[in-house]
Amino acid sequence: VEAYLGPSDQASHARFGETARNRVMFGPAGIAYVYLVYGMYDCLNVVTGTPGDASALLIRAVEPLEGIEAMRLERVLRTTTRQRSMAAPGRAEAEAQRVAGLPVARLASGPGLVTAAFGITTAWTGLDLCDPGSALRLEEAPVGDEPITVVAGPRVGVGYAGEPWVSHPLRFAIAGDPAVSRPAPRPAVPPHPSPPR
DNA sequence: TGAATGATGCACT
DNA sequence: GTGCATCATTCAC
Repeated sequence: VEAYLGPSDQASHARFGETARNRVMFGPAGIAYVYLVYGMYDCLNVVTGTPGDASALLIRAVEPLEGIEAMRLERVLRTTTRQRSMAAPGRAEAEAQRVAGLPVARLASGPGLVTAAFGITTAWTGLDLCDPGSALRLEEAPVGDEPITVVAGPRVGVGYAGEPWVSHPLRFAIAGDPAVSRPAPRPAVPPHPSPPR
């Protein structure tokens, strides 16, 4: 995940204040904020602050544990339906073959890949991720999960924001997780005493 | 292994 | 009109 710290954070969508796109960021925590970037990729965020704070977490990667084949299907579906170049003869079949050969850890190893693997679009903005009835939701880690070591580093692709926002270690990951794209963040936080929630 | 590049739509100024 | 909170491919080394 990457943390975005509200309107003062010059890397955050909230830096221009409340707009039609980022409105849910200024609301209560636990709500999904999904936006389109580079015209092609959806990015999933979780609003984390109290109303007015406009803080959020970008989900940069997910380690697939179940539903692996469903994720492969969604990955192919996303690319073949969204990219014009896929209309060329044979391109869709080639993409299906490529995705079928991907290691599990690569199925959702990027912000655009997370939303593709789960079939998430900007239409999901506003969804309550704390509602047990939501199709997409946050859940507590199962009792007995292995403790994790959290590592931190600079956020990716925020060079336009300037310092200190470029260098501040606001990107967090599970140490050694194969689903985390390089460059791997450095250790910064001691091992978690109990499974994270 | 890493740098450069094309694909693609829309929020924002 | 400009510039993205990206990804996969291509090409150099």
